[in-house]
Amino acid sequence: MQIGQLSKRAGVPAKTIRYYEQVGLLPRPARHENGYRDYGKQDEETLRFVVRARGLGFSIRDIADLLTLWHDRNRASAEVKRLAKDHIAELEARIRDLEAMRRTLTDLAERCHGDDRPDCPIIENLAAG
Amino acid sequence: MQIGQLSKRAGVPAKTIRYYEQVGLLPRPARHENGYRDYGKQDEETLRFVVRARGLGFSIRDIADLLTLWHDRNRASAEVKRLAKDHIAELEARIRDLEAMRRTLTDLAERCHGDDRPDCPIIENLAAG
DNA sequence: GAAAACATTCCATTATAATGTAATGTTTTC
DNA sequence: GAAAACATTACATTATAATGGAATGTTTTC
Repeated sequence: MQIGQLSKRAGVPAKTIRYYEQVGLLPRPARHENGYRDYGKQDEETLRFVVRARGLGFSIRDIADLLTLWHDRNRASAEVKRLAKDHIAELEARIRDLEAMRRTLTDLAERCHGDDRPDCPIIENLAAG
Repeated sequence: MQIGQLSKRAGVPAKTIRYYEQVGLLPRPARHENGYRDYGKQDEETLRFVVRARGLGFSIRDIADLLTLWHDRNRASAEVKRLAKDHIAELEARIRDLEAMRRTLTDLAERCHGDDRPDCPIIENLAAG
């Protein structure tokens, strides 16, 4: 199948498929005589794997590792779990950061009248923190 | 005061101070005869304002708006509150996304033995979604 | 008066993950 | 056989928020 069809089936722009190939997430596919890329079932599965992993917030680099583990039928599940745990820890760190911001800002916003008076704890906090 | 001193006092690299000036977060400061930037108290306060707002995750663009509101002594606190609320909503959206990822990944990781056996729900999920 | 420290501008690069555009070639469909 | 649809490569750009480096000028300190 050509890139356009794969693109439709997987819901990924052709451009992005070429990009994934370029950064090493997808193997270089077979080529027709005219040079067009020729994809198979396996390629589609790999692409879907990549899409799902991106959806879980794994970076390109993470995904390259996951793909290696996926293709290594003998790898220990412990290795995969390690990558997942690392990623979970990163997610949690980012969540904590964002929640701290949200808390601070929510507190300030609650104390702000939000009417036409000019005094405002949000600005005051930023100004004098 | 020169940029180096302001940099030390506010804990912001001189490079970054010039950058903030370039993107319009800091006013162009007075200059000495030799062309060196000459900062005052007011500039330091503005810089600190910017730093705190960045710490709360406001974008450069958001901060430009906040600064305008800060400097407008007659603006209604409602305007500031609106910006803050918008930002809180963005933060919450991002938190929700990250938490959804974390939940999925945590579930998968919990079901993964994490030993030397090769079968692994994490990979299986990515592979077959 | 020379070295160290500090300043300037301008251009490029980092990280991340794509996406846009140009120039060109191919296949399908009417 | 011409237009539409699809493909190719190569290069540039987007967004975001800085940071790095070169070439050069100034001020302070020994």
